[in-house]
Amino acid sequence: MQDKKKIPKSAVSRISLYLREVTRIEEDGRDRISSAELGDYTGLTDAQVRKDLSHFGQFGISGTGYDVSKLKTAMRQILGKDNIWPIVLAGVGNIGSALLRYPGFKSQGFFIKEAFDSSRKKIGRRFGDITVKDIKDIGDIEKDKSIKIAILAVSLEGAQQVADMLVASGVRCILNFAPCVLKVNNGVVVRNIDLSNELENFSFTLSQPAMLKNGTEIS
Amino acid sequence: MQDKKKIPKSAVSRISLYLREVTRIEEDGRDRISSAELGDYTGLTDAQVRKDLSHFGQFGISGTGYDVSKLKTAMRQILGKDNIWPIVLAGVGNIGSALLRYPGFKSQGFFIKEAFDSSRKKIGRRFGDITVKDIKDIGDIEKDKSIKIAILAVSLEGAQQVADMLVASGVRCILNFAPCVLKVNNGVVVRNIDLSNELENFSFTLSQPAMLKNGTEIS
DNA sequence: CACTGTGAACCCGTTCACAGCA
DNA sequence: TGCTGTGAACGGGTTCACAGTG
Repeated sequence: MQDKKKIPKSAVSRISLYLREVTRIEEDGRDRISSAELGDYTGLTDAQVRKDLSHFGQFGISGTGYDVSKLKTAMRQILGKDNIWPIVLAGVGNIGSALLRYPGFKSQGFFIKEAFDSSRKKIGRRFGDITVKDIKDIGDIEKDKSIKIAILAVSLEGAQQVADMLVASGVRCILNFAPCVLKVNNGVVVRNIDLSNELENFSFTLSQPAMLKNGTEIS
Repeated sequence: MQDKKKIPKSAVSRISLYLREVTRIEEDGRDRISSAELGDYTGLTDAQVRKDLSHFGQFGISGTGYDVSKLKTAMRQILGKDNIWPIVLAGVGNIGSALLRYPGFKSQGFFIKEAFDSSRKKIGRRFGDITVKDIKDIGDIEKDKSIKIAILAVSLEGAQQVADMLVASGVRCILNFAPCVLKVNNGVVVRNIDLSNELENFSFTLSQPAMLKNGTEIS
């Protein structure tokens, strides 16, 4: 199953969830887990779990379930978590600086390697072992071929322009916190984190009782 | 079309995008816009725009397009943006405090009315006009019936327990930054913002060339 | 016997295409 | 004529159900 058929992007997102649980399960010393149990932990059905995994290969043992450590290894490999992924951060405001201080991703194989801002006040400031540089020099990252991922946390006004610079410098994936739709070349992947948008989904739900069908949702 | 048929949740999310653009368009002094142009701004097709709007009513004029101010009014009403939505924040760490300082939502009709943390260091600290309270007292928000939305920015360990307290206190919608799947009663809506998950989607894309089909995606 | 892997059925959001209206 | 509103067709992700296997 490894090839040919395209994989739903939502399946990839769920693999992250499974990996998280499987990692925890392994730390608990367990060595086997069924699709049903993994489904319980992630709020999904057993069939969904099996179907998702089946896109990538056959990891289970009939009548027994999955070998925890084998499954973990496989999923880490699928998600590229055996590499370390350097990230460039553009924008060191409220959110940007929270991310710089956030210990969460380092443990997950991601780390912010460069940070840029346009404000005189921010440039030169240090966070741990990285120093904020002038956003005008963001093109310098082109020299560092390992940087393929950017976090864009600049203001709305600068977002598109900075995105263009990032893409021109070799960035392939952008996590965008600015409240706008970025226009990027084909082949560049953008994921948006739009807090107002999220909250507006809530205010809709609260304002329009029972217009929407399902309650909980993933990511 | 106002009733009976269920509305795709993704359509609601897109209404946010449309509203943003329409608001901008109005500020530019324009008074009409077509579905095609709105589609350009949001990276969607004209048909998608029309279909989304059609779920909520008929706002357009055949042969002419949409009246900008009427459309804006309608979409604001749909999303409940004529109300002001108080929010409770649980967890004033890196992300929580960034959100407390973030001016973005106030302008969007959302504001953090209460903030809680478990750390001695944080309790009592002031951010603007709100004071961080002890998370043990989070049940106090039950008295404030207007609080229906929570932002959960506590550590993984505390997340489920705090979520339970929030729900018990009347919260109906939770924006969850903790990297876990919350178990909540039916009727409570959770949206997850999981940064590691987002980045893992990138590392997958970069590791597994061409296994996924589409490039850019919304929210 | 329990649980996986998977074709087939189902469901639902998106896209199409065109009738209808200003 | 130009653009909306929408039923119908389409596509693809999810669910079902069961054959297959350790």
